[in-house]
Amino acid sequence: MDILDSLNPPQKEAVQTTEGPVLILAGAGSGKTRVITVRIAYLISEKQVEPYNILAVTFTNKAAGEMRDRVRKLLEGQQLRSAPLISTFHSLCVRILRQDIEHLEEGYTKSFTIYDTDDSLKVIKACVKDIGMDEKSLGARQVLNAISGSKNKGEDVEMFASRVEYTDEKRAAMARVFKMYEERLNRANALDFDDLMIKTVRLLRSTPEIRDKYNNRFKYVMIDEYQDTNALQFALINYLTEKQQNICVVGDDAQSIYGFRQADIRNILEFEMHFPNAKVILLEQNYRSTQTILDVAHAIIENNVKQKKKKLWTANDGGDKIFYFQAYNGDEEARFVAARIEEHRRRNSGDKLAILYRTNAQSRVFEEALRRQRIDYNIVGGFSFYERAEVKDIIAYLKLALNPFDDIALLRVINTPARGLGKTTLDEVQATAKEARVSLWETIAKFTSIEIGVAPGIAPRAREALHKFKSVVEGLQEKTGAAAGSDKPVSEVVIAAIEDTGYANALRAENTDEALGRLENLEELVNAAAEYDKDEGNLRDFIDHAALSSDTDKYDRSAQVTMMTVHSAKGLEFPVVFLVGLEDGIFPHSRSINDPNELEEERRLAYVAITRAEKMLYVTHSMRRRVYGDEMAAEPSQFLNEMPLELIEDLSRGSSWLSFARGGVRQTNKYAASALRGETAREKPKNLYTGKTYNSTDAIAEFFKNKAGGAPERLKPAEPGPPRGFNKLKAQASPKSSTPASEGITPGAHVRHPKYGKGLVLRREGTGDNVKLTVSFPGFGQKKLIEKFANLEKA
DNA sequence: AAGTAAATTTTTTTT
DNA sequence: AAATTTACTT
Repeated sequence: MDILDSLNPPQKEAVQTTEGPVLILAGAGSGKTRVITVRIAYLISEKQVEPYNILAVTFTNKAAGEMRDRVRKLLEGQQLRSAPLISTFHSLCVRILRQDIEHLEEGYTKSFTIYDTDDSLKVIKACVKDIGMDEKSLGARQVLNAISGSKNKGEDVEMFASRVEYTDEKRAAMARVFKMYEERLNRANALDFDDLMIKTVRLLRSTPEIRDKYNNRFKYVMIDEYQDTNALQFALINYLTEKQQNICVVGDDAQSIYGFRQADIRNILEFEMHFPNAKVILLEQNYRSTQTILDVAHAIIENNVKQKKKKLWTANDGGDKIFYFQAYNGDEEARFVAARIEEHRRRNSGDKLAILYRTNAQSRVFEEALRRQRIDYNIVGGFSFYERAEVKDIIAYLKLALNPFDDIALLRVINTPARGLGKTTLDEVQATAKEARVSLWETIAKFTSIEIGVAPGIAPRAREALHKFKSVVEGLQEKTGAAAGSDKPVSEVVIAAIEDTGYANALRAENTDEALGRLENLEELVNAAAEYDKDEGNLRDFIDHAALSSDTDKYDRSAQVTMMTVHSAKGLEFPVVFLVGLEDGIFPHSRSINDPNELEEERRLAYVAITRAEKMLYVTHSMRRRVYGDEMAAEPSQFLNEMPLELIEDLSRGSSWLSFARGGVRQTNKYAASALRGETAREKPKNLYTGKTYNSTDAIAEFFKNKAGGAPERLKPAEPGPPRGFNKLKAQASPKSSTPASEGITPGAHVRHPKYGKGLVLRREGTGDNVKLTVSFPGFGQKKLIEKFANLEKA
């Protein structure tokens, strides 16, 4: 088989070891996707395995799509009776559950609805309200994180409750919400993302026949990015491969970056314990990057204690040094990147470039800069097509038609477009439904069946509106009923949901640019649906797709510039990579900085980012960064300091952090100079910028001190805004503000609060008795205080 | 009931 | 700074 010729010996071995458990430890850029895809092709062409019996599982739709493409290419020209199943964990579960969930006997039917994070949050909010907790002390997001975390560890409600019950009030409340949440979803015949995994595992565990069925179907199972699997996924894999034990997993412990989703690195580290006769194959030759890039990546990951020591090698050239740029602020950073991209394009038209950042929110500045330069770009993640309000509305109509118990979908569309069903009516319907413990849909049916005037609490006009809404959905149900049996084209049903509901007409009536844009999006939705008209796909598949594709997947490989988070970039490679925003608190993220384990994950994330680069790597950071609208001083990331400085070429103008770190201290760099206090560069260069010795509170103070010192930088209009710098004088001159306590309590000042202790003033707003202060108290976070009542003294 | 103004919150990372 | 939620007006 000629495709084998292109593989190196360990790769070839990985492909040819088809029977029994196999663990492939594949470093970054060592060709693991290649190995999996060739292995699939090999099983089919050489081992005469029925494609239908092959399952490959990935984490993202993007990875699954990529793999499908490559397998298709490898098998081009061959006549196959079936296709291998290449799918994400979640869509695999949906596939299984759509067939067999009724065997679970938990009350779910095949027409279950999938709740996305948004839907889940709405349910949780309602639950929190129901137990009479304040939304502020029990944030929905936080509760969902706790619930999801628990679920992914394989716990159920009882285990969660027993784990947390008596620890504290909040956790106990969470356990109650968890329970209610489960009940609500069950009543709505709805599953959240985690449930898809949970129910599948439970189904396989409880029913040997079903387990047997899938074991017989999936004779060869391959798992990509195995280091990212969690306890649930491990259980699923175990059940699926129980019989044949033909399981092949591919992963790299250095690239484990999904700890927040309860990924358990032990799954890969202890693979040989779980499968005692496992064969282990190491892929250590990197084909992607230059030696320099690998050296930098390696230098960083070496700082992790919990890491298997291993070193990738490459036959590639040493390559360029990596490029470094220190910007004054985020804007300058983006302009630098844009200018460099422009230069690359002029010189070497074919090269693909990527801008990688830690969080989605960072994309905006770069988008603007590229647009100004008229550089086309492609952005992955952030807002997906299926997340647009109008698209979600139409999908909600369809979901409701398919599963009328879906209260969340119902609430979303009951008054969209406006039908005169406002808060009063909805409150009444919801209260009645809650009382009777039935769905909103059933409650509406009850209200509308009672004669006019008799229905208590519902005005005749509202009754009429409810009735109308009910008929609209029923009309849709008729059409979807046919479509679910896959007779009627999916696009036709989608059109019905857009037209018959009055949605399109409402938009047309609006006749604004925005409304027209929405209509265009809906047209696009119809186009997407039309894809499902052709072959076996039905409406259900289409809706499932919309729910599961948060669309990191549809990135355009042909685009020359791609922007995305480091997480999204996993598995991809680019000749030129810009790793931006390398600042303390951003990368590593501030929420990971205090936990050694999380910090190690951030480091692995940095490793992933760096190893995306083939030929050139740029690392940039900015001395000032906008956070929640305010520009603050920012410090270089500790990861910069972990790079071998001699492999870095400084492109900053003037002196930079890098020139300081190398020992060439210049007094002109005030940040470098102030960071030097107490330590000398030569003795302990590694510890200078850990982000702890010179922490961000001090940095903020430093920043404001410089500003108050009279540097006339970028004055904001001197309107009623916060009195800073020169404006401070004006505020103090105003007659009312001269209470003794307020003397000198301006941004940058240290104060003492009777309850919170010492804090740093970040912001001052208003005048006279209405002076509001934003103060950061270590251990308590930022507080907004009215100066008059706060009882602050200078510290 | 619906639209607008004001206040409040938001930032990890993904299915 | 932007988006979402709440409060207020018509």
